[in-house]
Amino acid sequence: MTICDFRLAAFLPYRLAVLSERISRRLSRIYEAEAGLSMAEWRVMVHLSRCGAVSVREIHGCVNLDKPRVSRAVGRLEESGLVEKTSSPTDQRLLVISLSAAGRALLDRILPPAIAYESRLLAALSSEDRVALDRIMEKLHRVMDADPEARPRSRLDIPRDAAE
Amino acid sequence: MTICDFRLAAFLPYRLAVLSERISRRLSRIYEAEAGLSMAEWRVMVHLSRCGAVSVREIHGCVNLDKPRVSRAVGRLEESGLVEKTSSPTDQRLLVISLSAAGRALLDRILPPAIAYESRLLAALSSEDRVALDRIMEKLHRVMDADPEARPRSRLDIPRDAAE
DNA sequence: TGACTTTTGTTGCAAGTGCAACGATATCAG
DNA sequence: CTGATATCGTTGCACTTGCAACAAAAGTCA
Repeated sequence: MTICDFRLAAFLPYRLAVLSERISRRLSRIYEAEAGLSMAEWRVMVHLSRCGAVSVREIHGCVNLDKPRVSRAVGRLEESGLVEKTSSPTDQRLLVISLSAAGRALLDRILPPAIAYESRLLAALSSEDRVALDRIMEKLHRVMDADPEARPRSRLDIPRDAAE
Repeated sequence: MTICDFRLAAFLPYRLAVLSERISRRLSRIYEAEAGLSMAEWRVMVHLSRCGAVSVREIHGCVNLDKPRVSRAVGRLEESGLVEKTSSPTDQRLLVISLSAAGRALLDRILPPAIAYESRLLAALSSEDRVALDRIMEKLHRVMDADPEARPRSRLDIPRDAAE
């Protein structure tokens, strides 16, 4: 009967995990039920839509997925014809991955509802809330950045105006 | 070349997922490396420390884990001697689960560092930030609450002062 | 009482995950 | 040129997850 006053529901890591998972699962209904994509495949597709033809390594470093997960996601996407794999002419190790026409078409279909869902979330926040949320999330990331035991942040997830 | 200006790194669901996972993984070093607990087991133990002797169903409804996951977590915890399972005398279906002395001792050891890590995160925020974060998370949850396609919120995760 | 429904916890199974090891290619030192 | 080292993508494997099906116990209602 020592530590009984600790409330899991008030524990920040837990609360973040619950909220994040709730939102992610709801969002996945859009790209999973609609297009049969897993979260990893969704992230890869979205990344490709913006960053063009890139390697597995590049994707891995940008969307917070480990290498095997990216590799398998790309494999499945290629099987589905949504993505094309070419080996780089200058470096035989590298793979150049890009969206196919079908992949682009699919993304054109599922990106709008995904963005709409984000808007629905953002609409519940005031503009002050949105600014505060950005600031708070960045502050929390900074704590992790300073912690050598924490996994480093992906390159693209660091804001451009990352004033030290 | 249609939708190319969508930045995953600015997409709220993705940002929440990345931050949450980063924090969760760091936190898991405390209860995993130190005590061999998975996240599910950690949540079950913590819940038991506060809510005493409860059923699988009860845990399932409180800590955002599905029934099979709770069942298996409890099974492993029992094997490790951290938890005790008794069948209810009044209802043979029900299981009464409670921390063993060893479980309580273990929790006494790993709860302080976990709380300390949360404090480290909270210390990076101003008191205004903390208030804002509570408000923002609750607003986002409310959006999900209003969405029939979203998974409902666990009972304990709804603030007591949940003014409609 | 006796069939029907509901609830509780467990199990089966296919799919996904995380980590380490691997082969293949490229790079570099001597 | 050659051996050592590093990088890239894949694969193996043990483990976890999520969903649905399940048996057992309780509740329901004629």
